[in-house]
Amino acid sequence: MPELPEVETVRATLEVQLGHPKIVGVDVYWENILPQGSEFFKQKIIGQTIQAYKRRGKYLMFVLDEDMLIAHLRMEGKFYIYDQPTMRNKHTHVVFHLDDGRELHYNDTRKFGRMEIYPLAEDENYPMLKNTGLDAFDERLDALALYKKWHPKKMPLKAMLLDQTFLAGIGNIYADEICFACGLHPKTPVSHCSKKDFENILFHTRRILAGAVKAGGTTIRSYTSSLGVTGLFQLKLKVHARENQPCLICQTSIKKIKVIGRGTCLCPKCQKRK
DNA sequence: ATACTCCCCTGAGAGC
DNA sequence: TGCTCTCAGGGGAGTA
Repeated sequence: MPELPEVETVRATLEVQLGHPKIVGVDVYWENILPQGSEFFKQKIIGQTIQAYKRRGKYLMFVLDEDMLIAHLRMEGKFYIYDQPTMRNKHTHVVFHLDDGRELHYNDTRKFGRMEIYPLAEDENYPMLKNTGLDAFDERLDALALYKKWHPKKMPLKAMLLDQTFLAGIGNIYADEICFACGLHPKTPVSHCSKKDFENILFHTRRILAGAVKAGGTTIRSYTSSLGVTGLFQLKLKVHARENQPCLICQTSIKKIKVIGRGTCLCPKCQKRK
Protein backbone atom coordinates (compact mmCIF):
# COMPACT_ATOMS: atom_id res chain seq x y z
CA MET A 1 0.00 0.00 0.00
CA PRO A 2 1.60 3.23 -0.99
CA GLU A 3 2.46 5.41 1.98
CA LEU A 4 4.54 8.57 1.87
CA PRO A 5 7.82 6.95 0.69
CA GLU A 6 6.13 5.00 -2.09
CA VAL A 7 4.15 8.02 -3.29
CA GLU A 8 7.31 10.13 -3.19
CA THR A 9 9.07 7.50 -5.29
CA VAL A 10 6.25 7.57 -7.83
CA ARG A 11 6.33 11.37 -7.86
CA ALA A 12 10.06 11.51 -8.47
CA THR A 13 9.84 8.84 -11.14
CA LEU A 14 7.03 10.63 -12.97
CA GLU A 15 9.05 13.83 -12.88
CA VAL A 16 11.97 12.13 -14.62
CA GLN A 17 10.20 9.66 -16.89
CA LEU A 18 6.99 11.45 -17.82
CA GLY A 19 8.27 15.01 -17.84
CA HIS A 20 5.96 17.75 -19.05
CA PRO A 21 3.67 16.53 -21.79
CA LYS A 22 0.31 17.98 -22.76
CA ILE A 23 -2.75 15.83 -22.11
CA VAL A 24 -4.69 15.52 -25.36
CA GLY A 25 -7.23 12.86 -24.46
CA VAL A 26 -8.59 10.78 -21.59
CA ASP A 27 -10.45 7.46 -21.61
CA VAL A 28 -12.30 6.42 -18.47
CA TYR A 29 -13.29 2.81 -17.79
CA TRP A 30 -14.43 3.03 -14.16
CA GLU A 31 -16.42 6.10 -13.17
CA ASN A 32 -15.92 5.81 -9.40
CA ILE A 33 -12.23 6.65 -9.73
CA LEU A 34 -13.39 10.17 -10.65
CA PRO A 35 -16.00 11.34 -8.10
CA GLN A 36 -16.49 14.59 -10.03
CA GLY A 37 -17.62 12.63 -13.08
CA SER A 38 -15.64 11.66 -16.13
CA GLU A 39 -17.18 14.28 -18.41
CA PHE A 40 -16.27 17.11 -16.05
CA PHE A 41 -12.82 15.60 -15.54
CA LYS A 42 -12.11 15.31 -19.27
CA GLN A 43 -13.44 18.76 -20.04
CA LYS A 44 -11.16 20.26 -17.41
CA ILE A 45 -7.96 18.33 -18.05
CA ILE A 46 -7.74 17.96 -21.83
CA GLY A 47 -5.48 20.59 -23.36
CA GLN A 48 -3.46 21.23 -20.19
CA THR A 49 0.25 20.59 -19.81
CA ILE A 50 1.78 18.94 -16.73
CA GLN A 51 4.02 21.65 -15.26
CA ALA A 52 5.23 19.91 -12.09
CA TYR A 53 4.68 17.03 -9.69
CA LYS A 54 4.03 17.57 -6.00
CA ARG A 55 3.07 15.47 -3.04
CA ARG A 56 1.41 16.04 0.30
CA GLY A 57 1.28 13.04 2.59
CA LYS A 58 0.02 10.18 0.46
CA TYR A 59 -1.53 12.48 -2.13
CA LEU A 60 0.12 12.82 -5.52
CA MET A 61 -0.41 16.20 -7.17
CA PHE A 62 -0.02 17.14 -10.83
CA VAL A 63 0.37 20.88 -11.36
CA LEU A 64 -1.33 21.77 -14.64
CA ASP A 65 -1.62 25.13 -16.44
CA GLU A 66 -4.82 26.17 -14.67
CA ASP A 67 -5.70 23.29 -12.37
CA MET A 68 -4.31 20.81 -9.86
CA LEU A 69 -4.94 17.12 -10.46
CA ILE A 70 -4.86 15.31 -7.13
CA ALA A 71 -4.64 11.52 -6.95
CA HIS A 72 -4.78 9.14 -4.00
CA LEU A 73 -3.57 5.64 -4.89
CA ARG A 74 -5.09 4.05 -1.78
CA MET A 75 -3.97 0.42 -1.61
CA GLU A 76 -3.11 -0.58 -5.13
CA GLY A 77 -3.20 2.41 -7.47
CA LYS A 78 -0.34 2.48 -9.95
CA PHE A 79 0.71 4.59 -12.91
CA TYR A 80 2.35 3.11 -15.97
CA ILE A 81 3.96 5.00 -18.85
CA TYR A 82 3.89 3.56 -22.38
CA ASP A 83 5.84 4.92 -25.34
CA GLN A 84 3.06 4.09 -27.75
CA PRO A 85 -0.65 3.25 -27.71
CA THR A 86 -0.98 0.16 -25.55
CA MET A 87 -3.85 -2.20 -24.79
CA ARG A 88 -5.23 -1.67 -21.33
CA ASN A 89 -5.55 -4.61 -18.97
CA LYS A 90 -8.54 -5.52 -16.82
CA HIS A 91 -7.47 -3.23 -13.99
CA THR A 92 -6.67 -0.16 -16.07
CA HIS A 93 -9.35 2.42 -15.31
CA VAL A 94 -8.08 5.69 -16.76
CA VAL A 95 -5.86 6.25 -19.81
CA PHE A 96 -4.28 9.66 -20.46
CA HIS A 97 -3.21 10.30 -24.07
CA LEU A 98 -0.21 12.62 -24.37
CA ASP A 99 0.83 14.95 -27.17
CA ASP A 100 4.11 13.09 -27.73
CA GLY A 101 2.28 9.85 -28.54
CA ARG A 102 2.84 8.29 -25.14
CA GLU A 103 0.16 7.10 -22.73
CA LEU A 104 -0.15 7.25 -18.96
CA HIS A 105 -2.30 4.43 -17.57
CA TYR A 106 -3.92 4.43 -14.13
CA ASN A 107 -4.21 0.84 -12.90
CA ASP A 108 -5.91 -0.14 -9.65
CA THR A 109 -6.91 -3.71 -8.81
CA ARG A 110 -9.30 -2.80 -6.02
CA LYS A 111 -10.62 0.40 -7.58
CA PHE A 112 -10.13 2.27 -4.29
CA GLY A 113 -8.00 5.09 -5.70
CA ARG A 114 -9.49 8.50 -6.48
CA MET A 115 -8.59 11.49 -8.66
CA GLU A 116 -10.03 14.98 -8.56
CA ILE A 117 -9.23 18.23 -10.30
CA TYR A 118 -9.52 21.76 -8.92
CA PRO A 119 -8.43 25.27 -9.93
CA LEU A 120 -4.93 26.03 -8.63
CA ALA A 121 -5.07 27.22 -5.02
CA GLU A 122 -3.40 26.85 -1.66
CA ASP A 123 -3.32 23.23 -0.44
CA GLU A 124 -5.76 24.01 2.36
CA ASN A 125 -8.41 24.98 -0.19
CA TYR A 126 -8.52 21.71 -2.11
CA PRO A 127 -11.56 19.76 -0.82
CA MET A 128 -9.72 16.48 -1.30
CA LEU A 129 -7.03 17.63 1.17
CA LYS A 130 -9.31 19.09 3.81
CA ASN A 131 -8.56 16.29 6.30
CA THR A 132 -4.85 16.21 5.53
CA GLY A 133 -2.42 17.79 7.95
CA LEU A 134 1.10 19.01 7.25
CA ASP A 135 3.35 16.63 5.35
CA ALA A 136 5.72 14.66 7.59
CA PHE A 137 8.66 16.61 6.15
CA ASP A 138 7.01 20.03 6.44
CA GLU A 139 9.30 22.30 8.43
CA ARG A 140 6.34 23.88 10.16
CA LEU A 141 5.72 20.69 12.15
CA ASP A 142 6.67 21.16 15.77
CA ALA A 143 6.80 18.44 18.42
CA LEU A 144 5.68 20.71 21.24
CA ALA A 145 2.69 22.01 19.27
CA LEU A 146 1.73 18.44 18.38
CA TYR A 147 2.02 17.47 22.03
CA LYS A 148 -0.26 20.30 23.13
CA LYS A 149 -2.89 19.44 20.57
CA TRP A 150 -2.87 15.65 20.90
CA HIS A 151 -1.85 14.65 24.40
CA PRO A 152 -5.33 15.22 25.90
CA LYS A 153 -6.65 12.43 23.68
CA LYS A 154 -7.08 8.90 24.90
CA MET A 155 -6.78 7.17 21.53
CA PRO A 156 -4.02 4.58 21.11
CA LEU A 157 -0.71 5.88 19.77
CA LYS A 158 -1.10 3.97 16.54
CA ALA A 159 -4.46 5.60 15.86
CA MET A 160 -2.83 9.01 16.14
CA LEU A 161 -0.01 8.04 13.78
CA LEU A 162 -2.53 6.83 11.21
CA ASP A 163 -4.68 9.94 11.58
CA GLN A 164 -3.64 12.08 8.61
CA THR A 165 -4.57 15.27 10.45
CA PHE A 166 -1.77 14.54 12.97
CA LEU A 167 0.73 14.64 10.16
CA ALA A 168 0.33 13.34 6.65
CA GLY A 169 2.02 10.30 5.17
CA ILE A 170 2.14 7.48 7.74
CA GLY A 171 0.34 4.23 6.91
CA ASN A 172 0.14 0.84 8.56
CA ILE A 173 3.69 -0.34 7.80
CA TYR A 174 5.55 2.76 8.97
CA ALA A 175 3.27 3.25 11.98
CA ASP A 176 4.51 -0.09 13.33
CA GLU A 177 8.13 0.83 12.61
CA ILE A 178 7.76 4.21 14.33
CA CYS A 179 6.23 2.67 17.46
CA PHE A 180 9.11 0.20 17.62
CA ALA A 181 11.76 2.88 17.11
CA CYS A 182 10.22 4.92 19.93
CA GLY A 183 10.03 1.90 22.22
CA LEU A 184 6.31 2.50 22.64
CA HIS A 185 3.51 -0.05 22.56
CA PRO A 186 1.08 0.90 19.76
CA LYS A 187 -1.82 0.72 22.23
CA THR A 188 -0.25 3.29 24.58
CA PRO A 189 -2.87 6.00 25.11
CA VAL A 190 -1.68 9.24 23.54
CA SER A 191 -2.46 10.89 26.88
CA HIS A 192 0.32 8.83 28.46
CA CYS A 193 2.92 10.10 25.98
CA SER A 194 5.32 12.76 27.26
CA LYS A 195 6.76 15.77 25.47
CA LYS A 196 9.91 13.74 25.03
CA ASP A 197 7.88 10.93 23.46
CA PHE A 198 6.44 13.42 20.96
CA GLU A 199 9.94 14.63 20.10
CA ASN A 200 10.98 11.02 19.54
CA ILE A 201 7.86 10.31 17.47
CA LEU A 202 8.52 13.24 15.13
CA PHE A 203 12.24 12.48 14.92
CA HIS A 204 11.81 8.77 14.17
CA THR A 205 8.89 9.39 11.79
CA ARG A 206 11.13 11.57 9.65
CA ARG A 207 14.16 9.33 10.01
CA ILE A 208 12.26 6.20 9.00
CA LEU A 209 10.31 7.82 6.16
CA ALA A 210 13.48 9.44 4.81
CA GLY A 211 15.29 6.11 4.92
CA ALA A 212 12.41 4.50 3.05
CA VAL A 213 12.38 7.24 0.41
CA LYS A 214 16.09 6.69 -0.08
CA ALA A 215 15.45 2.95 -0.54
CA GLY A 216 12.73 3.64 -3.10
CA GLY A 217 9.91 2.66 -0.76
CA THR A 218 8.76 -0.70 0.53
CA THR A 219 7.74 -3.50 -1.81
CA ILE A 220 5.40 -5.72 0.15
CA ARG A 221 2.10 -7.51 -0.42
CA SER A 222 -0.22 -5.47 -2.60
CA TYR A 223 2.19 -2.65 -3.26
CA THR A 224 4.40 -4.31 -5.80
CA SER A 225 5.68 -1.92 -8.37
CA SER A 226 4.69 1.02 -10.42
CA LEU A 227 6.66 2.70 -13.18
CA GLY A 228 9.34 0.08 -12.72
CA VAL A 229 9.61 1.15 -9.12
CA THR A 230 10.64 -1.66 -6.80
CA GLY A 231 11.66 -0.40 -3.39
CA LEU A 232 13.99 -2.19 -1.02
CA PHE A 233 12.94 -0.88 2.38
CA GLN A 234 11.19 -4.16 3.22
CA LEU A 235 14.71 -5.43 3.93
CA LYS A 236 15.04 -2.85 6.70
CA LEU A 237 11.69 -3.37 8.41
CA LYS A 238 12.21 -4.25 12.06
CA VAL A 239 8.73 -5.37 13.10
CA HIS A 240 6.20 -5.07 10.30
CA ALA A 241 5.69 -8.34 8.40
CA ARG A 242 8.07 -10.07 10.84
CA GLU A 243 5.50 -11.97 12.92
CA ASN A 244 7.09 -14.88 14.84
CA GLN A 245 10.58 -13.79 13.84
CA PRO A 246 13.10 -12.72 16.53
CA CYS A 247 13.29 -9.08 17.54
CA LEU A 248 16.51 -7.64 16.11
CA ILE A 249 17.29 -6.07 19.50
CA CYS A 250 16.30 -8.66 22.12
CA GLN A 251 15.45 -11.85 20.13
CA THR A 252 11.92 -11.98 21.59
CA SER A 253 9.42 -13.30 19.07
CA ILE A 254 7.59 -10.48 17.22
CA LYS A 255 3.88 -10.57 17.97
CA LYS A 256 0.96 -9.64 15.75
CA ILE A 257 -2.12 -8.07 17.33
CA LYS A 258 -5.05 -5.87 16.29
CA VAL A 259 -5.07 -2.17 17.07
CA ILE A 260 -8.08 -0.14 15.92
CA GLY A 261 -8.88 -3.03 13.64
CA ARG A 262 -5.51 -2.99 11.92
CA GLY A 263 -2.93 -5.75 11.82
CA THR A 264 -0.08 -4.56 14.05
CA CYS A 265 3.36 -6.07 14.67
CA LEU A 266 5.42 -5.31 17.75
CA CYS A 267 8.10 -6.59 20.10
CA PRO A 268 6.38 -7.29 23.43
CA LYS A 269 9.62 -6.72 25.34
CA CYS A 270 11.03 -3.60 23.64
CA GLN A 271 7.67 -1.84 23.38
CA LYS A 272 6.25 -1.26 26.84
CA ARG A 273 2.75 -0.02 27.34
CA LYS A 274 2.78 3.19 29.33
C1' DA B 1 -16.09 16.45 20.12
C1' DT B 2 -15.49 11.52 19.94
C1' DA B 3 -16.16 6.81 18.69
C1' DC B 4 -18.10 3.41 16.21
C1' DT B 5 -19.83 0.99 11.78
C1' DC B 6 -20.36 0.61 7.07
C1' DC B 7 -18.92 1.11 2.44
C1' DC B 8 -16.05 0.90 -1.49
C1' DC B 9 -13.49 -3.56 -4.22
C1' DT B 10 -10.67 -7.71 -5.51
C1' DG B 11 -7.74 -11.52 -4.83
C1' DA B 12 -5.53 -14.50 -1.65
C1' DG B 13 -6.03 -18.04 1.47
C1' DA B 14 -8.75 -21.17 4.32
C1' DG B 15 -12.14 -24.65 4.78
C1' DC B 16 -14.77 -28.21 2.84
C1' DT C 1 -9.98 -29.77 -8.39
C1' DG C 2 -13.14 -26.30 -7.45
C1' DC C 3 -16.45 -24.11 -4.90
C1' DT C 4 -17.79 -20.71 -1.16
C1' DC C 5 -16.54 -17.86 2.70
C1' DT C 6 -13.74 -14.44 5.08
C1' DC C 7 -10.80 -10.78 5.34
C1' DA C 8 -7.48 -6.82 4.56
C1' DG C 9 -7.14 -1.97 3.98
C1' DG C 10 -7.33 4.36 3.53
C1' DG C 11 -10.45 7.35 4.15
C1' DG C 12 -15.08 9.40 3.79
C1' DA C 13 -19.87 9.27 5.27
C1' DG C 14 -23.29 8.36 8.36
C1' DT C 15 -24.90 7.33 13.05
C1' DA C 16 -24.92 6.87 18.20
